[in-house]
Amino acid sequence: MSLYITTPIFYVNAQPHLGHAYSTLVADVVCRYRRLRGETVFFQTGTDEHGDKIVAAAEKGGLEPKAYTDQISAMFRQAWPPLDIAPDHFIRTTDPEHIRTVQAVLQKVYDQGNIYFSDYTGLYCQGCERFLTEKELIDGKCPDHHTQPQLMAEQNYFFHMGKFQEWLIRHIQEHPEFITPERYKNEVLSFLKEPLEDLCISRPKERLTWGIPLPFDDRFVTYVWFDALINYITGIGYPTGPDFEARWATAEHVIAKDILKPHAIFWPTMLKALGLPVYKRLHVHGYWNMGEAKMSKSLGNVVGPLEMVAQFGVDTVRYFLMREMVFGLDTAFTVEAMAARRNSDLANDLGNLFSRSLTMVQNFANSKVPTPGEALAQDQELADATLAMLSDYTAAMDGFAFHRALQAVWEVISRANRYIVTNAPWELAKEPANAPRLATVLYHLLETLRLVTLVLTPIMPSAAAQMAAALHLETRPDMASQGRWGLLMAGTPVAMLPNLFPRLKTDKAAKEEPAAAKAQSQAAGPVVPAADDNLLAYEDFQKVELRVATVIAATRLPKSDRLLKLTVQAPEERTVVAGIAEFHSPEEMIGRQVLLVANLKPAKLMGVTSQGMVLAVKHDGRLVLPTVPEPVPPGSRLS
RNA sequence: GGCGAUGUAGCUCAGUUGGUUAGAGCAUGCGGCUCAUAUCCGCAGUGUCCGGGGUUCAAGUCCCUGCAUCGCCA
Repeated sequence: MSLYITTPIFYVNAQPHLGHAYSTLVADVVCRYRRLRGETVFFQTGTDEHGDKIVAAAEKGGLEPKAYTDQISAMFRQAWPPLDIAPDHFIRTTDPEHIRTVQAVLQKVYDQGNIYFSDYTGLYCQGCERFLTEKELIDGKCPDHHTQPQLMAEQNYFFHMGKFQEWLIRHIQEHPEFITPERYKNEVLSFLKEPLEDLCISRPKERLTWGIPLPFDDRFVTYVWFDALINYITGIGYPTGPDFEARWATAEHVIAKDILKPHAIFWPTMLKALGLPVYKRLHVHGYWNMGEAKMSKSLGNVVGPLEMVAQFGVDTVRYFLMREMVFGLDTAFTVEAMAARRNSDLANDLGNLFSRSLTMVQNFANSKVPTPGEALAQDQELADATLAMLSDYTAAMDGFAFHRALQAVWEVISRANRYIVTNAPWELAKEPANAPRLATVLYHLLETLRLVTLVLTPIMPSAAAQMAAALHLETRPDMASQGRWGLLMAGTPVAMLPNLFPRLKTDKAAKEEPAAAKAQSQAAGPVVPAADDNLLAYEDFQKVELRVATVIAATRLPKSDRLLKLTVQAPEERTVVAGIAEFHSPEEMIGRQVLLVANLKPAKLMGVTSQGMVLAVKHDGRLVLPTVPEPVPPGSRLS
């Protein structure tokens, strides 16, 4: 085992959003990268499911907490495959093994005297049913209830965190790579300059029942951190699992900056108290600022990760997220930026390079890897630059500088495009005497494509797999054995590739289009029915947003024979009321993909707000529900 | 209020320990090619390097100060 990598477990009070997706994507990319380096990797993510907010959210939906968390947890689990994210283990804090181990850990720390019982005095808001901190208050009042909180004492259990402060400071100073990027290490050290207070780890059962009971006092449940953080060890079988020690010795955590303190301070001290080695590294990233969700006419308006995949495709989304964010810093998210990356980096540079190269091999080399002749200076330069890229890429990836790694790859892509122009294979092809030279040029090009494909595997597994298939690369990608020049065998067949990254129409391009498009359609002389007053302009049709939605829950509406209340994923979760109950039972609807008018004005039917309309065909006195012939990611748009 | 970060071309950002005419990508304009997804290649730019003061032969880079934005802490 050489890497055990984790994401945070995500709190199930909200649906998966871009922030969750980014953390998980980073872990996945690192995971694939280290496997490319020949390492053994274990990748864990999951959901955090206890706490009063969950109880409240469940009540709002009329569900028991467990049923509610089952639902949202499943949404997280299902969110990752469409992003080509493949965790090895998905942990839930409601898993019985997790609960058992958390209790064992609490007992152990309690027995060694690092947990004690004490009074806590704080400002308690009756409305919120919780203690507020000073800085939450506005004019001394609760921001939600506008009432003055009461000074109240409550007895609770505390973890003796303070006594590990000096040890922690020294550990951070002696291991400069422990928290990265450095700015977050400095933040933690500056926080540790002040005395570290002990950590309250319990809640009385009168206030919170949805949690793990303390093994040594059943009047209390454990609160947040002793439950959540421990997932990192329960997930790999602590304490007795056969792989635990080997895996834990290589642990690295990926988190967003909002949970820096628990991971950089609480967690190491907890591990220290448990007598376990601390994790190796903590990787902290910034936020994606969604800003004003401006609507783009051509690109639509995407906010959730699954919508992005539906709109742009998984490879573009993965590339964009890894290329655009400097790991550790905040980055603005806009669909325009994503479209720009797609068109310039992926369509124009990478996609076109593959397209033109493969076509030339097809036309000038009989669709086979040619036998190279003697390399000239410019050939050697391309080879050298590509090999230099491999080491730059490796160094950047090791340091979580994904944007730099990709920059290095794109320098080679750009160089390869230049190489084509300077050597003009189409000119060489005109003169049979130049055949050896032509073969050499095409061979150098193909080798460059092979190595580019290799390093893009962790970032864009789907596209890289297609690129590898075109080059007839049959063995599993591996850096050590394949990261060298000259491995393509002459005579190997080379296939054409479908358009990997079609250019997207941006608003600007769309504006310039109409004149040309109109002329074309007139020239083609479309057969149009005579009476055209019932025809819809294309722009008008475009206003209708049709999406594929997956039904995840369905119930009958009381007092209605015809209406079903559906919960669908499209890709965000929505409630839709459909008049199909006479012909379709709730049970048979679950799991089905239906077609949804997604931007219909919400309407209230029998007291339930319907966010969209399910399309149906009336036929032979029945209702037939149209669908797609094969499963597609929920939220995929019809056009 | 305390500590810290950032402020460079229209936009997003690089700029090592201070050292020649301050860079890249995108966007813009012009030219070239036709293998390619109207793609690619070449050329052209434009900058009070946030303001002010200082150290130095020399400062985007170091020091002080002010402003703006952001983060952590209280």
